[in-house]
Amino acid sequence: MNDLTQKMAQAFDAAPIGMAVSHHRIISICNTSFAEMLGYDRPDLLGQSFRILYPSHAEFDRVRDIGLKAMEEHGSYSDERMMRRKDGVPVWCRFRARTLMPGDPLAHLVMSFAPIRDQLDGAQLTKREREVLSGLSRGLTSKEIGRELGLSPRTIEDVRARLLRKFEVKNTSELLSRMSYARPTS
Amino acid sequence: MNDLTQKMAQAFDAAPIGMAVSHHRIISICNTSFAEMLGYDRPDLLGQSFRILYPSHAEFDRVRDIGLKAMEEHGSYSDERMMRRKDGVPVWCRFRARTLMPGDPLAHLVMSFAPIRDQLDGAQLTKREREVLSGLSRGLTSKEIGRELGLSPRTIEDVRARLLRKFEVKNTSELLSRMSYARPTS
DNA sequence: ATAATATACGGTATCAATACCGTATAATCA
DNA sequence: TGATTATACGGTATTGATACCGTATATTAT
Repeated sequence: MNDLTQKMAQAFDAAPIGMAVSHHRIISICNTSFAEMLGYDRPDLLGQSFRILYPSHAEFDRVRDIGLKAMEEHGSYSDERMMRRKDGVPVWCRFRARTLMPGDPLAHLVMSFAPIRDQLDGAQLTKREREVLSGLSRGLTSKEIGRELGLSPRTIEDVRARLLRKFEVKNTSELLSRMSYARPTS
Repeated sequence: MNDLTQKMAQAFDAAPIGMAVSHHRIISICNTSFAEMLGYDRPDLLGQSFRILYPSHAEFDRVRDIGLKAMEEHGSYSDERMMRRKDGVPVWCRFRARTLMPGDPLAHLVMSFAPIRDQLDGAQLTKREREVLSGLSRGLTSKEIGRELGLSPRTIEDVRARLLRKFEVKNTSELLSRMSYARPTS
């Protein structure tokens, strides 16, 4: 191993964005930002399942599949998703993943996590609202989201209407433009 | 050096987001995503000044100072900025930096760069497309945008359809979830 | 110069979204 | 406890979005 390797490792660790590597959804390594963002000490995360970083088991199962096809085809995938801090507070993140094994994407993943908004906004969303928001950001219709979640399209429309009221926006387009990246910090 | 160091270095290299380390604005190391994003072969970047990655010398000078105070105080800084690819095409990025020397922030920086739009960048959008996008992100209908721009709603729908094709998305919701700040820059 | 694209506008047809009306149960909160 | 909120579902009515059909001009790229 050379000096360059050491420098790259240091850069990984000190990166201004959360980063982690997983093998079959088990955290192999992660950096300081990642542990801090989720309220853990890094040693407590290594070897753990990613399950503990999601709000529920159902959410953990759900996110497993949604990027698989994209990763098999392009080797990478990104979306916006809710993570769960150690203290239970949800964190809304920009998620990016690259697989080093396109044939079996989950076997070796390198991921980055960038918090999108402050925790307050995320905390005010219910599980259903997050699930529906996830569908909307993927361009799904109420009918499609209903199928995905095993609910009536009518119920999805209720959740949708609640989201529009909460964020005081006129329609789904404005909602999704509000859920985008955080503003520059000073 | 141990196995962990090597794994972290590999994760740095394979990260799904552009990363670089600089010393006094000279690129010390960077990863594959970073070089690809900017259209270079990695060896051509190492040892180079960051100057070549900005649209102009004035812009290069400008961005030097804007994050200094925040980095002295908090050790980190983030904003959105325009980078310049090797072929001259501008790339709009979410920029994050952490200094390892708060007393002299530029002496040792770890940075991440995330293209805000995955498929296309702002420079490739026409003026009309940016204007319409601006309306959409404010939740306006085609009719309202048409009124605002003094055009037929029918024309707005044409521009809209073109945007959906360009970004390969199903509908306006998915479009806006892929966008950040859509503002007309005229 | 020819092809492709962006612009601009008209029509129609179909599906989606939104806003109401209603009911009902479960959980949470003051 | 009574009020509010979230969940879930039904109906209907209106507006919006999207996808086609068409024409036309201007600009840009090869």
